[in-house]
Amino acid sequence: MTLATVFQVRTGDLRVLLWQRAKDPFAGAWSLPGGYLAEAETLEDSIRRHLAVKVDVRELAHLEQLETRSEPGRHPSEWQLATAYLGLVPLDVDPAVPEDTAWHPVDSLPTLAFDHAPITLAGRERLRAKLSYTNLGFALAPPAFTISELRDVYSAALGHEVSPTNLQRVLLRRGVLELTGEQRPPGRAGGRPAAVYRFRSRELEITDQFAVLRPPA
Amino acid sequence: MTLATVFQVRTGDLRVLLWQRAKDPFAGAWSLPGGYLAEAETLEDSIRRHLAVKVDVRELAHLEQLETRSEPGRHPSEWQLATAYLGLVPLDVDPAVPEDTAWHPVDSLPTLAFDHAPITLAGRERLRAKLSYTNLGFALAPPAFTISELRDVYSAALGHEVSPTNLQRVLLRRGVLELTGEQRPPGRAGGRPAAVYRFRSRELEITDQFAVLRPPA
DNA sequence: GTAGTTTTCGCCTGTGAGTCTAAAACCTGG
DNA sequence: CCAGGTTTTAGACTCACAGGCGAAAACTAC
Repeated sequence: MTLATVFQVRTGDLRVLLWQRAKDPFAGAWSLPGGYLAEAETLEDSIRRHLAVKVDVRELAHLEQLETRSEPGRHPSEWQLATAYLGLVPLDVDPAVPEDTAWHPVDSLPTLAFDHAPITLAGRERLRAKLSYTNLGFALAPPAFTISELRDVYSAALGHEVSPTNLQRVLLRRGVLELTGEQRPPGRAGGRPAAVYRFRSRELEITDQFAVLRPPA
Repeated sequence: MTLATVFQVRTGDLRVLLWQRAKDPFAGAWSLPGGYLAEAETLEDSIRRHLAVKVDVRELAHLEQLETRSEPGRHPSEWQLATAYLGLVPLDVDPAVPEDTAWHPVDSLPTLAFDHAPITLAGRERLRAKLSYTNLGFALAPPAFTISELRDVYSAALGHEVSPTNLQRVLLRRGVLELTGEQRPPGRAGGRPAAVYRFRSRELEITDQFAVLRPPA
């Protein structure tokens, strides 16, 4: 079967899409969205199909495979394989979700069914790591944003403060951001108007920077 | 089913363990070792079991999951899932392999069956990346070695020259290496005797160094 | 106009990678 | 035993980038 940890930054913290099980096993418990694989179906097609029931799949800005779990004890009665995916939804969209589905803050998870808790944490770890050495922020950020807004997205996703002033210049220096030319008018309290940026690319790109043992120049 | 890309540095280059198929499909073609999953078996148990036919599994210094492939076209007649693993064998051992099995230089691969060529390259990429930001070298290097010997291992695995002098000091500074106290006598041509090092840990450790957006101090 | 707020820019520092050169330690041949 | 060759080790230097501090810019409210 396929599962997905779908993350979004909402109201200032990183949340994961969970779904409350109706039937046993683990009736009433929260779990990751997903379901069984159909015949001759790609894993990615499968998770997209199951996710479509919960969220508008067009809102997924990124989807990648995480890992496949196979421990016999992960399901109380049957033995089943589960391939987990990592999905990301940008800040600016609010996809409609069914009654039994909700965005849970990943820092205060309820008890999850099966082995979904470690899978969720693995998804979070993958996200945090890739935020550091790729341009993956594009999948969490809105299409255009000020540096302050982007800073909020990053600190929510990374789980720690991100220096307001210069830290995002990392992204500028790496060339992952570019100016749109627009400006955001200041709020009621005043302040200098903020420049509006966007990600130069919405495809995943890896900073060569993290390859520490480089070929000679 | 499960597959594995098992790498070893032999005679100066990075090689992958391949196996020549006896039966159709792809009879005679080279392919990755692996096989079908047994009932209630862990994926890792499965690949270990299938590898045991080809190499002495105790020689595997590292084994981790790579990815699961599911494209319907990857097998000409059936539709099957394949979970690929990355395995590493240290330089100092020479496990006995059957007649139909050989170590192929990964830079000049023959035509491989199924989608085994991209899987092999994915394994190599994972290996190269992790050599940069983890201590994964322990799984390719012998238990004790001089810096020169380690340099040869790294340049073979990374596919480019590694600066003889100082580059390995990266590993010292990071604390992944430690002195054994022994010395290696010089060869016939003379030269200063080399200090013998070992990896401080033979468990996978990640350099925090690569997390670029760090929490404030 | 003055005070307060927010963003942006420039400068400084520290760290670690990469390179170069010299010194150390050893062998061989005369 | 000394001179020249060889390999390893250590130190010095440069460079790039992350991180932090503070000042300047640009605006609102009173």
